[in-house]
Amino acid sequence: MRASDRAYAALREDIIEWRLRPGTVLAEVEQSERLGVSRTPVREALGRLTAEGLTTAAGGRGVVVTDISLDSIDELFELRETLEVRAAALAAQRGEPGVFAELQAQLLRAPDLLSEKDPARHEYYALVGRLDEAIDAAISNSYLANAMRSLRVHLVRVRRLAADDAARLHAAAAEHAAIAEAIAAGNPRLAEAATTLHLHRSLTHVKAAHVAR
Amino acid sequence: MRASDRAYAALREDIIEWRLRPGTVLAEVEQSERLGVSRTPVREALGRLTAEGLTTAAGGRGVVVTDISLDSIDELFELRETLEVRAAALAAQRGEPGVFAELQAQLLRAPDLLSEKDPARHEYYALVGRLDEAIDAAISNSYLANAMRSLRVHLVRVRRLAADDAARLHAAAAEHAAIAEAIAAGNPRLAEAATTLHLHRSLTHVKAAHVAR
DNA sequence: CATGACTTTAGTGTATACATAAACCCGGCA
DNA sequence: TGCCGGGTTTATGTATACACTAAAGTCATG
Repeated sequence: MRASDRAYAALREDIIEWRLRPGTVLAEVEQSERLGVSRTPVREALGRLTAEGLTTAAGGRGVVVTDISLDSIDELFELRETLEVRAAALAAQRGEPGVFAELQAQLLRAPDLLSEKDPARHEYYALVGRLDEAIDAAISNSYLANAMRSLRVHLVRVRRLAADDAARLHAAAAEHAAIAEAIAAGNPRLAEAATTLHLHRSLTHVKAAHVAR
Repeated sequence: MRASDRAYAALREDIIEWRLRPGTVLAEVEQSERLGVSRTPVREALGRLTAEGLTTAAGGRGVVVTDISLDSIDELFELRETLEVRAAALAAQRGEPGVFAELQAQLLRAPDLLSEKDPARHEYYALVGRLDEAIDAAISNSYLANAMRSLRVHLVRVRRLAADDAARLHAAAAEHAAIAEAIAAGNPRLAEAATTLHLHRSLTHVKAAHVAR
């Protein structure tokens, strides 16, 4: 693996996990020493992060970790709804019903995953990730899929901020199951509605958790 | 201006204007000699272009200029419709009516711009560009605006391919005027409809021109 | 003659030295 | 005391040398 890839992965992880707080300035020499590589790969990594929007070029003086405000969460979800509602509808038209029926069944069993001792909820999030991937594959539109992929980076960051509780995750699993069911049924309108509902509830929960701080 | 910015602008221009054809391999040393800078800024420029999707990293052996197929045009317009229809609706809800009323008036006078001798249609495209900017500003959503900005790069490339004739530009100006009118009237549904119509006709024209080759 | 391994070579990946510019600090002056 | 200006410092921006990898060509052998 290339050193620039490792630097990128490490920095990205640190930002997403909130180990690097918004406003932190990432100096090239400092990070190159911390990560044990030279400035060149760090530069490339910072460039990629800035292109993604995780960092912002602060003219002249390094790059800083981008902040996430309440307003920006609203904006993020506005774009998310635009893309995912459409994606759900397209998946309902073009996807393989069997794939989504299977995902629905697994999502309905999600409470089993959450009851086990897995504080990071890796199993659960992996399952939701598979639903995302299935939708990406079903729409067969690389531009749309790329747009959603670039969005998800920011969403994971917001999710870490929200600190999902078990109750919310149970509800979210049911909502995801409803989306999968609608897609499996080949019903675009229903898929749109289920997605809209899920995103609305997700946003409400995130904002409530954010305000509680 | 930084050397990497110049390299980026030069390469991007060459790709958009089809002076660098799809499939062309952009070797770092070759481009650095052509542009008169060292490999480092060229590397950064190529990284930015790849992030935008104008070039693709060809594992190990340089980057190649991305191809635009008929299928990818369909995908491009599918995402475009998703984003722009929503943007038009939001602009109708949030925009300043006066701004769009003025743009509508200018767009209705667009035939004057096209009749003059301006083979590149700079005046006309600048006017359409101002409508895009006004919509970007009106929606006040940086994520959505960024998504549309990244799309427009590819659209300009497709436009150069389509070789718009005067008749199409006249019709397109009228369609744009209808969008501006709907936004000025604060009517989201109408703005959506006008945008959908415009994009459908635009795509039809582009595909017809593409097939004609 | 074909196939496979070895050598060559071209090109990217990385490190580092140098150039340059912006920000900070300190001192002088109004 | 507040502001302005120049020097210093520290960061990024650029060039270049070196390392490494993968592809292509070539030679030898079956």
